Amino acid sequence: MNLVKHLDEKTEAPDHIGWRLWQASRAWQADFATAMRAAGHGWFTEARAGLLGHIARAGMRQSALIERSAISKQAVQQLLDGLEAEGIVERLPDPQDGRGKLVRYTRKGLDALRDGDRIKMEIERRYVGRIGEERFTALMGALRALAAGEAAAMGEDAGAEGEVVESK
Amino acid sequence: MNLVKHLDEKTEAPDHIGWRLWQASRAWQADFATAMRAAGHGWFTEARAGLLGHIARAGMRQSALIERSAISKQAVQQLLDGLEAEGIVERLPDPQDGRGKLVRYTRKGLDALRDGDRIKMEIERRYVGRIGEERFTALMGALRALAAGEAAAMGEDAGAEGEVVESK
DNA sequence: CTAGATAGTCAAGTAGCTTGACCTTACGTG
DNA sequence: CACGTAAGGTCAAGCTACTTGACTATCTAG
Repeated sequence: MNLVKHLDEKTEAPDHIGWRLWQASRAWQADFATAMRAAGHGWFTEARAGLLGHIARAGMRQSALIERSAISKQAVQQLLDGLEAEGIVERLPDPQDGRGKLVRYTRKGLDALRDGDRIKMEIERRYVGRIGEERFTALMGALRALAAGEAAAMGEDAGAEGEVVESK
Repeated sequence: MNLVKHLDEKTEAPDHIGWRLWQASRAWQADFATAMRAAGHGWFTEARAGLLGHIARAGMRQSALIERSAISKQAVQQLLDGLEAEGIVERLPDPQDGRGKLVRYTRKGLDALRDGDRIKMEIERRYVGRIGEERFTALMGALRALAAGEAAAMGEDAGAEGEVVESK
């Protein structure tokens, strides 16, 4: 309510790279989640989004999903339980392996993905409008370079147990 | 273990701004938390960091902290309980207001802040080394512009209840 | 054909929030 | 100056998103 007004206190606002990244990431996620819910996907949460980002459009083994998502298999399972209950994905026995299960999007899930893609593009357009095409491109470039550098640092790091590429 | 190796699967890696921001933010936080724990601050967690970022070096009213931190007063209280138990902050009655309490860093807390500042600078130096001074500056500039644009968009947004500047 | 690795499930516990109910203290108004 | 209401804080209970540990079923290598 009066939060903005109060910022004229000498506020020691943090301004380091970590805070800026966090702030921008939070803002993006809030935008995205809000738009998804507005688009009728009330089941959408951040944690679920994180998992969905790893599920290949064509479906995949649950074990492969666990490997990619960098959280415990039990956590993946619980999230999948929820998504299955919401009718976003379905789990089928893997014909190739009696132990395995295949995770696949339902019709409803694919619809949500489509909406998600649209919303991402809308947000991106808004960002470009806000800071300009050039700056936006520079931003993406710097973030990609940073990530690539991170991966490289990991790689050099003799015997570090490989870092999973976390996704959204 | 074999996670990196598996990435040669056709992986549909996401590459939109939201994902890049999230990834970079996560990486930074992991770096920071790891370094803090390595520096002997085992009590350090992300949530606590988020709150500490809002506590002025000189201490402040608990109610002011609640206002700035953009989470419920009960959540703030629980986090403070933890930080107090760890000896990072202390709570004193406010002499000006019988209802209020003052939150203040202890010696240990101030030491942790100092270490935190050092670590932030180290990470930043690493980032600059990774992508170059120029790109790093552009990154910071773009992130700041984005945040400023966000605030402005909020401001225009007739009567939107002011957005708190979340911190870390 | 059996030892052990792999795929998945079930159960219980933790961190970090939330909302709701409550008590105490301050303050503006009639 | 009393009193209704707002503000500051606490206590309790519940939820989400994880975690670790223990277990079952299936596959595969020797």
